[in-house]
Amino acid sequence: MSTWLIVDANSIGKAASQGLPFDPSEEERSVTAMLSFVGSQAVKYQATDLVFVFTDPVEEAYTHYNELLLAATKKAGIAVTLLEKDNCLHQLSHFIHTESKKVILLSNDRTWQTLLQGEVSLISPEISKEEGSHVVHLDGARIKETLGYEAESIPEVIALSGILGEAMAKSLMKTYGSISTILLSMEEIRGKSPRTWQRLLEQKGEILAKALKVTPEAGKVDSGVISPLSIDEDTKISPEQLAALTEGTKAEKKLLGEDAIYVDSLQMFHEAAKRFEATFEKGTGFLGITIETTGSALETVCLSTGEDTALFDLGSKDLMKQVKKLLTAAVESGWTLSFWNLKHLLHQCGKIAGRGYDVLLSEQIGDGMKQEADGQLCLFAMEKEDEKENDRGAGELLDWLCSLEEDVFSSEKDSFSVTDRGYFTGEYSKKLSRIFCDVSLLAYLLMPLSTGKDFDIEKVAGVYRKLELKDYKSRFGKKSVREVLEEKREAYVSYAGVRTAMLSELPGDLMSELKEDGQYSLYEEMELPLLFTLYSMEKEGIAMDTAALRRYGEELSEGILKLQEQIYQEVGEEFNINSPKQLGTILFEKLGLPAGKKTKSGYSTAADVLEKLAEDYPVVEHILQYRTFGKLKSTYADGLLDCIASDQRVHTTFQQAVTATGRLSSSDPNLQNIPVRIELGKRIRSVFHAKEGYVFLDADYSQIELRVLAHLSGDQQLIEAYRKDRDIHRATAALVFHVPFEEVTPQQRRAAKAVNFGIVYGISSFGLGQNLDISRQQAQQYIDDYFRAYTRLQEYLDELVAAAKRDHVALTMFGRRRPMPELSSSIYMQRQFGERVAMNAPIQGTAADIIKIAMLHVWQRLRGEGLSSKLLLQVHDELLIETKIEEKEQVKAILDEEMHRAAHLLVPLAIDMEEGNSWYDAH
DNA sequence: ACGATCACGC
DNA sequence: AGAGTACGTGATCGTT
Repeated sequence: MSTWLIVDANSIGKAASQGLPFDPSEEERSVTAMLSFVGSQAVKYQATDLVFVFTDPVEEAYTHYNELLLAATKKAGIAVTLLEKDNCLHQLSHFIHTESKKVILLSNDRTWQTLLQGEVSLISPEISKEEGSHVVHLDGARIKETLGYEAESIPEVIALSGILGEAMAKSLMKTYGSISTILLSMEEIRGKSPRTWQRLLEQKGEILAKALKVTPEAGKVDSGVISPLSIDEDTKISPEQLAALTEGTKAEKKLLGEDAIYVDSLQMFHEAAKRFEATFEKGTGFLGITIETTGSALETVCLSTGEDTALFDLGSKDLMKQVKKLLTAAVESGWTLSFWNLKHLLHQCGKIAGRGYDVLLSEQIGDGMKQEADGQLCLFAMEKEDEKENDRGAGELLDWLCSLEEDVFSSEKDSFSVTDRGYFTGEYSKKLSRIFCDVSLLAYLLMPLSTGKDFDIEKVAGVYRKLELKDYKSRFGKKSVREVLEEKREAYVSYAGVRTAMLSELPGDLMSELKEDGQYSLYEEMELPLLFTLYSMEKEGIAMDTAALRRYGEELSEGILKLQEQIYQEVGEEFNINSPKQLGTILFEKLGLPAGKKTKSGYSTAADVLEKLAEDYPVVEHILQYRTFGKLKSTYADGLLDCIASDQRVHTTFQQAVTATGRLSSSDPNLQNIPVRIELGKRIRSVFHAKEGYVFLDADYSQIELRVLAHLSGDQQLIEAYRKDRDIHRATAALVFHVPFEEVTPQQRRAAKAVNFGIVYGISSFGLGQNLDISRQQAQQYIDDYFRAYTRLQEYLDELVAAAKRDHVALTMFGRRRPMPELSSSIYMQRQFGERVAMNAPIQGTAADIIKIAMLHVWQRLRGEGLSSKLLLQVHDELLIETKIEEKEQVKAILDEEMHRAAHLLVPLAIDMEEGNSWYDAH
């Protein structure tokens, strides 16, 4: 029996909006990716015939996508069928019944599940948090086993899902088997879940009607006419067509290490080296490098030019020396070294070579108090005196990498300049990018929305090379690298080979994409050099007064204990105040306080709810205080103590490829959210202090986002206000409330400030209402008044939305792109959200770009002018520098100059600078 | 291990 | 019709 693969072109088009690899904003590439995916499924299930089904009318948002798909399928010679949307299921069902073929359906449309039966199965590409994008296969012959209910129940599950949500619908159906049984068991359900019971009761009729509507028979009933699906008998896919569709899978095979070799002896190395050297001589290209480390040592280095791949076991220092020689030869022949995350690698090498702060950290907590410090790392830290044994060349590699960067820098120390566009150029960045390539940064600029698991080599290769590569977890599960190296060396060679080959192959693709996007200089002149700046900031760290932090923590503990006892007394029983659930029960049931908002799982005990109750109920005030104390103690006092390395400094990690707008983020610890508003919290900042002979200089941009907005929009009112250096919130209030500048009340200023804030962060009228504790309507009124005052602003923001809708992307002043899939969503909320993002991303992103430029320039000049002052932190609009006292005036001038000239706007970039011995004093 | 809730910064 | 409302990091609780 021949096997047919029937593709639901419409729902696959729609899948684009759900974050599947078929991105509607990248339509042409998506179509290719989709076809390749279909091809791979056709091969997998040995489908002999392939039909694309388009239902008519085509949904508006995907018209273009579907047109491209239609054109592409026709070009590939694949059968295409147009069905009427209403009786599409019926037609397909009829076809399946009469032709008695083995059928595989490829669709994301749940209603297609109703076609499932013995010889019919369904494939859906899906996306989930746990598994990323993956493929779900429902075998028609094994419905009951897979889903827990019969195929006949599927329409009912779909109908129920619309009312109760998918999870509940499925669980009910598993228990009861059908809607009628469910309706007969209402009392039982009432006991288990009153909410479900109520919904069922209210919407009984609708559920039944819906269930009927999604059955394949529905088409027949509605149209009255049976138009059987007519498919050309001659739809066989030729091997050529299939090959064309599955190019991706073949390419993977080539990469899968057939040519990769594993080198475990010096002699073999020499053979491999000869082959590499021969490749180098062919000219320029990229050399992918992955380095595997296990706790205490550098284990393997995998190199790949795309043509040639080899894995080196770094069992000896000699081999490392040879690898270094090979890499040097590559660089000298004009090859670029490409890594996935270079900054991370630098830190890793430093750690293993005993020169990184990670080692200092593990030394201090050597007893394994922190889970990260596994036995190996601690062992190493304790034995670090004996470098010969443990350091299998990591130090050498680190030195070499750093020296490459240092060479580039020092040979050009006077050449950096500020161009008209306002950011860093000069030979430094060009030479840097000639030697180093960081693929994660390239990928981030192209896909700033990708996060976590979507954002690794395998996934990027999936998008840009249409390869379905297995990542570490799916190959080796939870096994550690060390275990894998011991037990499955061969498999590891192929894994490392594929990854490394992708590192050498991807840069070309990604760079040309970036060039088309106009983002290449952003990469070359901003993100890539910044990597080194961030590396040095992280490595430098910031000094902590450990004793003072401990005292602070103890002080908080006392406060917490007092408050706790007081609360227990006031409430009359002991409970866990940290548990929102228990707290809710105590406050709103036991004490009978008026409940405000609700959350999914009960009463909300959020601060804004409690604050309203605090006036009338002293205990609530104490709970709020308890929360404040608890937060400060656990996150800041205790949290920071855990992060202090034995050099008495904390070394944060700046994430450069996380946010959608281009901002940085900070973690382990997060130093971008150290308290500042409340005095008690702000005191933590006195623990961050400058080392002996140094002081802190802290400079922050004043309202950089609003200034950017003034510039980009060209709004005269806003520009004037900034040129005259007026209090912007007061000026806004004066305009919005039609009162003289001098007569603005504090409340009016507060409201104006909140609206300004809202514009900058892209919040909704709902959010503004929350902030100001006013109604959504009142908030909307403020926004309307605001735009009446700043008319040009409104126009500009409208233009931004229109442009984003047109281009499916929002741009910053420097060309950073933020894709805008939300604007094509069929969900109203999502589109609303998209509109706010379209207005916000260019503003916040431009501000982020500007401070990155400033950081680069400041850092370059500190190094270039031979100063020992160091850039330590960036907090979105603030830079913190540890300055040698003798250098203070010079550094002040540098900060002032470089922050001002980072961008040329129609309004001045104002900076507030302070100095002090601690962050508390300097801010 | 993971989601939900809460809280901190910008 | 009805949803659920800047982002990012981290702590804690309570369930799996």
